[in-house]
Amino acid sequence: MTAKRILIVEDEKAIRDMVAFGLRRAGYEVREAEDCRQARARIVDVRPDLMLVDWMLPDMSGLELTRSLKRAKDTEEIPVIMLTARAEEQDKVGGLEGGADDYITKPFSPRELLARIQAVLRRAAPAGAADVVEADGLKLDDSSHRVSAGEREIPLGPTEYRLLHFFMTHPERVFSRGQLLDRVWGGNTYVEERTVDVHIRRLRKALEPYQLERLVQTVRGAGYRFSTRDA
Amino acid sequence: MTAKRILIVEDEKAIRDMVAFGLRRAGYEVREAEDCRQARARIVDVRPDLMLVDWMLPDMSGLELTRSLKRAKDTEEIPVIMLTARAEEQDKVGGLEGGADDYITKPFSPRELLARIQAVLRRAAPAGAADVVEADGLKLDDSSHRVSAGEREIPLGPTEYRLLHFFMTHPERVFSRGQLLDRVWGGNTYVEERTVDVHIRRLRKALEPYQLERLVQTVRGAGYRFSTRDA
DNA sequence: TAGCGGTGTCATGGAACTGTCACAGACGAA
DNA sequence: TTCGTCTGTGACAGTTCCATGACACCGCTA
Repeated sequence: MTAKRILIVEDEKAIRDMVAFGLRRAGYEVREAEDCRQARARIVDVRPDLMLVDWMLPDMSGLELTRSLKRAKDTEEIPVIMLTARAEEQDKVGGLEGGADDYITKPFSPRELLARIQAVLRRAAPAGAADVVEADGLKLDDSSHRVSAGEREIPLGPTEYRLLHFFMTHPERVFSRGQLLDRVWGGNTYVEERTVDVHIRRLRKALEPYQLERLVQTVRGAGYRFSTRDA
Repeated sequence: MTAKRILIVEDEKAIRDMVAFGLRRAGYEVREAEDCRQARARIVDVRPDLMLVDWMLPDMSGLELTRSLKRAKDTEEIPVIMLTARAEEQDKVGGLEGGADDYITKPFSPRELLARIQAVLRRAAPAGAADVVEADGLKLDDSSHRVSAGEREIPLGPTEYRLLHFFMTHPERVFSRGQLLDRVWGGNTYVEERTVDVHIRRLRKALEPYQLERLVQTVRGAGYRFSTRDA
């Protein structure tokens, strides 16, 4: 449920910047690469959720890159959208045959790009992954976006919801404020660490009516932990 | 049952758009594919009730696609209507031999297409599977395309109808505006996400006289949900 | 050609949410 | 106990998000 990471592989800085700008605005985490060599290096540590690959690259065609990615076991799952200046039908086919999940022809509107990205990500999403997490009578159903204690629904703000969801899917583990900011807020947001405290407080407050606030525990000097065992 | 899903496999955007438009208007849920490769990918997650397949496709003839579908156990039940530009009798025969359930020659009128679709679906349907969804006194009969609360019929515009239908067949689940655009408007339309708000509003307004607008719920920061349980 | 239903976009206002701060309280080390 | 550090808590101002009404546009038809 964190922000999706997108890796752009495009040699023209102007286009890269424009696309990156639009995507960041839309809430994605964006990384950039100028050529296939850089792209390969980034893939390893960035682990993008989706890649935008230009057709024409200085060192190797984007098509080849895509093909090789789809061939490797650990990268075949990454959806790829090809960017191409050529409008010819055969190229489109080529892009898809190479394993790209979609293609888009320059010039394209930001809106169209976003729509395609959403479509591809949605398609790639593992449908029906365990959507319900439960702990000690507290139930979180991600598909309906509901949190409940027994029959009673617990209203939560967006951030508190994400926070609780993260905690419940990573129980019994301490996370520092920095880690929580990274994983719940998203990697490139700049927020005071103390802000986490406040949201923890708000989450606890929402859980109080059901005596469930004990599940959110403070580990002094280290951070916070979600645990059904008492502290 | 739910609204019938139709997958169009056609490389010419103009024709695809036209057909899709007509079908959506008629209340079908439409998905599109430009070639056989895409089509195969979509079949898996879309599970169409019927497919319209163009004769000529960039990567593989529609005939071959049809034949291979009919050969596979899990897709053989899907009825296929071939679209062909060639009027020759032999092609028609070829289409049917390949396993297509019907064929239609371009240019065709939307009405003719609809008639054939209905005919094929009727033939395929194990007669009597009532197309009715109901929730909390709100009834949607897809075969007659009517929505009612008790005895009173509720008038809805086409988009509101599709939206409600989608919601009622996917209750208790939150959909983002993007998802709704994708699944109710169709994957290839580019519309502002805020437009969804407006149609939600129109739908709610139509349901208001029956105090049913509470079924359409806002999940702040996430999207909308149809649910009989209160928010 | 004017009227009409249906659609998509925009501007606006208000409600909900967010991040920050200041201060109080709790805790641990000497 | 005492002090310094860390955490809990209430308040608040800025921002974001959503509901809503208005409006322009389109295709259709009388």
